[in-house]
Amino acid sequence: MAQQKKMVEAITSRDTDFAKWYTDIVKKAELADYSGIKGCMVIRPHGYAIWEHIQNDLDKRFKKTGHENVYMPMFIPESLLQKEKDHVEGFAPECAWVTVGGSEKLQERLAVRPTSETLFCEHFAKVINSYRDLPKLYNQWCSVVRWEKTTRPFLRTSEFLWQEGHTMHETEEEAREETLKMLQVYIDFYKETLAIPAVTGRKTEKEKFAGAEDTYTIEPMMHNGVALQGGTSHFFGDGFARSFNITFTGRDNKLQYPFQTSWGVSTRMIGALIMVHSDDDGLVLPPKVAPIQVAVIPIAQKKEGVLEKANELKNRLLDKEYRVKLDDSDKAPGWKFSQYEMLGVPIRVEIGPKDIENGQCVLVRRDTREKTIISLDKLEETVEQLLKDIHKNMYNRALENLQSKTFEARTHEEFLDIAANKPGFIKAMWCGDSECEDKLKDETGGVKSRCIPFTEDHLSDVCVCCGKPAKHMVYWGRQY
RNA sequence: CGAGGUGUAACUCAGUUUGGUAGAGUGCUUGGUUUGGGACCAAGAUGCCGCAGGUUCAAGUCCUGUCACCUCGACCA
Repeated sequence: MAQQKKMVEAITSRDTDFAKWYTDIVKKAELADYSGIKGCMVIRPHGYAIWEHIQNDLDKRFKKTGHENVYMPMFIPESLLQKEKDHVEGFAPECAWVTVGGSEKLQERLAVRPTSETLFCEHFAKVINSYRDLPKLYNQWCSVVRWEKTTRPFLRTSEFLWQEGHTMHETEEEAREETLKMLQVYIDFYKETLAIPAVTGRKTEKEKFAGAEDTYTIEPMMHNGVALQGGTSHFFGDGFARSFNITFTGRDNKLQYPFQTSWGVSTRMIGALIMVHSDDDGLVLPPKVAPIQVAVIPIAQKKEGVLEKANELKNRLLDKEYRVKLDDSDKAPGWKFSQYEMLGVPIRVEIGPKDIENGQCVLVRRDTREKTIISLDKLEETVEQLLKDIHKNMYNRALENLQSKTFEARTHEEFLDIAANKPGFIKAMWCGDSECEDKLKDETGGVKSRCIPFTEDHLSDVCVCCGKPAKHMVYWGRQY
């Protein structure tokens, strides 16, 4: 018991200080480390492996929906960035600029890409000539740089890894469909792979992407009730196409502008994994992205036959293509238990002399820490079932958190009261005016509109802020 | 960018008030005993005291500058 206490001390309790707890998990679970460059982090093997699983899974979904991967330059000439007015206003303030090449000052400075719409547009202008060239369904995996004032590992770093899809379509209808289709891919991915539920919908005018006509978002809720913008999908209309002079000859033999979308998710999702699922004992990972799915811990491993048996179990699970690690280091078993819990490994298998004698082993699941003793011949099927159960349980737990921290406000007072006292989402009616968004944000110290959901509840006839007729029901909340 | 804080061993930190041989715990290495929730004994190794100047016989400690990181705001994914 004394040892147990010490273990808990290693990580700041989630309820005591959420921010510190988050940082502790990042470090103790060996996901990332600070680097010598401001706002940039080192993604360590355990963190990067999670990203690789995320990439593999998403990339399959992108391919399945007909997208192709490409790679664009990481530099954007200033003149190119400036072609779309709203876009440059949104991004120029947070660009890193290259002004010198070798020892020579550049004629025109180059932005390190904060996002690649402009580069894609420049290219699209060259390769799109006929309706037969459409649609263009491109995606790129890369890193982008945004010069942030305040940074936090995974949630907001100066450089981050992401994917950005950029597509061009013959008709507005088709582009709008694509925007929603890719949002749905994100929603499915969050649910099926990350075990994270979320609120989704359209951003208000004030919150939408620089240069977009419509921005759709997926907004998961962190354990403490704070939202994280978890991914966005934008419909651009033909605005960029006009700015960049992208035209094609249509079926009617007339010159037309194509319609455009873009959509992206980033390493920020790893931050979401931490803040949605993890606990005071460390990381808790959904099985689909866990770098190690099963940790085999031998007990009294120097005793005759223990390591052999442990290896046998490992190999049996490897044959089923699970990601397995056998820890035969000479650390004490208790240390290993804690270590793999810290790393978020979904299942631990304990095997010792007692078990071997009885033809059994001990399985412990990370999400509930529940222990079960199973017959050795049931290993594969139990692991399979358990991994499914863990995913489902993690999702349900997160859903329960989201639902229990979603409130409804019908009056201004009620809104302020909830904002001050109950962390979470607030559902409330809104007139459609951005002045009300500003006012509510000021009054509450940071509560902003998250999105207008696809199905709105009718809570009242008037705006919760100004009392004028309401246009929409909006989800509100604080965000990272 | 504004306010505050911290830089000393791999990590967490003491030492700075009052200048005088560089410290503790954890971790690491080696050997042994252990092993079902962060084991124990013994012996070791580890320091440009963030960086650059200055004051002084003498600076981790005082002065000036600078850099980095953290927390909270403002801004943004």
